[in-house]
Formats: sequence, C-alpha cells, structure tokens
Amino acid sequence: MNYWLIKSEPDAFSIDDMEKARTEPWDGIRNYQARNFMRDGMQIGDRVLFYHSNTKPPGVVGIVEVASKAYPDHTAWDENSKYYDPKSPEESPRWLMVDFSFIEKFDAIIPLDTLKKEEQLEGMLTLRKGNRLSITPVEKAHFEYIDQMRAK
DNA sequence: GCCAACGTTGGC
DNA sequence: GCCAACGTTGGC
Repeated sequence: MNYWLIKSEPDAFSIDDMEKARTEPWDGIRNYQARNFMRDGMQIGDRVLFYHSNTKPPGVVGIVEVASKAYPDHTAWDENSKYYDPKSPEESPRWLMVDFSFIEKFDAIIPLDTLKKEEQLEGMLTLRKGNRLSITPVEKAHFEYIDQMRAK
C-alpha cells in the first residue's frame, strides 16, 4: 500500500464535493511527474490525503482512496474540454487519470502552517517551498502522523 | 494582487 | 542540447 496527497482548489472541487460524489474521476492532470505517480505508483486501496490549495487557509481536509488503476484521460481528446490536448490523441493517450473514492472528512482542517511546525513531518514533499505538484507521494509515517493529528 | 518557484516551449 | 521566454501554481 502506498500513500499520497492530492491538491484541489475548493472553489473548483472541495472535500464536500468529494463527499457528495462518493467516487470522482480525477481528470485534467497535465503534469508528467503526477501522471507517472498515477501510472507507476498508485494501486487500488491506496490512502490519499485530500488537500485544499489556493484558499485560506490551505491544508489537509480529509482522506480519500484510490478506486481505480490509471486509465486514459478522455478529456484530452475532447475539443470542448478545457483539458483538451491535441498531442494526446485517442490512439496514443499521453495523459492518464484515476478515480478517487471518499473516505472521510476531518472535523477541522489541518492547516499548512500547523503541518510545517511538526518536526515529525520534516521533509514531506508538500511542505517544501515551491512545490507545485498536484499529486505527491507521502511517507507512511507522515500519513499516519497526520491521521492522528486530526484526532486531537 | 504580488511574486517566487518551477515546468514547458521553441529558437538557435 | 542549451537557455530565454513564457505560463501556471499557490502561498502570502
């Protein structure tokens, strides 16, 4: 089992939207590193921290899980989609997506600045300055530490 | 709204 | 293959 963190702007798709949807196809990822994580690292059942970005405050708001293997992101070949990419035709898809399923919403957000203060989370990719990846792997110990922070 | 960080593109 | 220009992300 692997652990991950995914970012979402709550204005676009929040943890509440995730709870309503139950399962959501995570389309629109247009970054090679993120794609490779989905393709090479993600397995069904992996646990995923759900993070709200570009909001006040940013932070971890819940947990979802990987609900499918990586499969072609069909929005890339839809001319009317904002994710349309002519370099990713149906015959040779460049972009992939997975489905995520809702697991739980935290009672309260764990803000980014709180996470940054935790020594046990030192080195966590998401906390590094300038990190813009929308999907990052998370160490098991870090995942479990954040999971228990919420209980406080 | 600003701007640092970073990825991508394209000219050479 | 280098690197400047440009676009995007995302914290502040």
